[in-house]
Amino acid sequence: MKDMRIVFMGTPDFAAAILKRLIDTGRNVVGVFSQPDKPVGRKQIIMPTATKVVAMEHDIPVFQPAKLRDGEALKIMQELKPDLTVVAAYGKILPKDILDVAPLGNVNVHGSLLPKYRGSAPIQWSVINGDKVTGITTMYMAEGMDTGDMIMKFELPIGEDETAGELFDRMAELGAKSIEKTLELFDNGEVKAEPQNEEEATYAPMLKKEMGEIDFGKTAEEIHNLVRGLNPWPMAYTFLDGKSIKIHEAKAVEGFSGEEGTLLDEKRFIVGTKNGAIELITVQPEGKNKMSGADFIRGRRLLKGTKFGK
RNA sequence: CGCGGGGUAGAGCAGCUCGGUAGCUCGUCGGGCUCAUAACCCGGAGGUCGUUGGUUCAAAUCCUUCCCCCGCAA
Repeated sequence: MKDMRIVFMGTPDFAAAILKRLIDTGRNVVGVFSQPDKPVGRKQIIMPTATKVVAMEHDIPVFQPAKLRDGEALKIMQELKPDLTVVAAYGKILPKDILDVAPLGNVNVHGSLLPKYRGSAPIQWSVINGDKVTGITTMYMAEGMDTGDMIMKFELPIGEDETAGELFDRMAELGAKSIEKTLELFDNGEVKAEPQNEEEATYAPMLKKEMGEIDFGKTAEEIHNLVRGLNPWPMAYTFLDGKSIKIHEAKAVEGFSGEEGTLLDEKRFIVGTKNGAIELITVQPEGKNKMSGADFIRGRRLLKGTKFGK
């Protein structure tokens, strides 16, 4: 089945990298589904999704239905006559009638070692929780949220200071490799799938902006992980005089101690936490570009004991 | 016309209301002190004050044109 007809469904960069690999390895991608284009940024310019861009570059037809349950999407799928569907970070739940179209099934590329981190933000949560290892799982899709039987797993160590954005790039590469290897199993009819252990399942819910407000009552390490995990979106932040300060980069430091949430130095942006201090290395005050923590302290002439937070 | 902050030396900022000498902290260069230093002391270099036009004896500052950066919201 080397030339099986594949329909791909995906939206962001992570998905685009996987689609690109399908194309580069000569797969017969007959159609692509992606989320509708959305206005982006201050100017509200309509931008195509990363996946759509790749598809258009290769003259693959792109479909961007707002709804999958009105019969229209099903009709398109039936006309495309896929043998197999590949899904990666599409952003929509697929109804059963669509899952039933492809006779060989529907393969999902998921950004965690299932059954850990089912859900929409597995990569970010693995960083927020300070995990040392994550990975990619390929699986058959079932009706539940990431509950299908697993086909292949690939592990990837997480760097100590790695941000979710950096990890995303590496995971996209690994995701591409994993779908390449998984499809080779399909080529040879060697696919074996293993059910997930429900007992070990955990969830990685969508990120919300409110999660980013730093609680200096947590440990320096927890804050460090939060800052990494929410970068580049939605970003961790704190407040000074009612104005927000995004934290791009932070790290626990030795040799300082003091009250939680207060400034402990007048040269570097060092703040007390539950267990020692954290240095806010790169920050971005409201209305400004990002700058070093030292520059922030210098420009504002902040004194020891200055209190951060709401 | 969604709301808002900003553009002054390599960096971060003050000065603008109330027009009149280009300021602070840091960096950089040179010198000094020190066993030594990211510490301290002395000295120097470095700026079309985003852009256009105007008001004025005089504009970073007041009025005006345009450009650019960013936060919120979506």
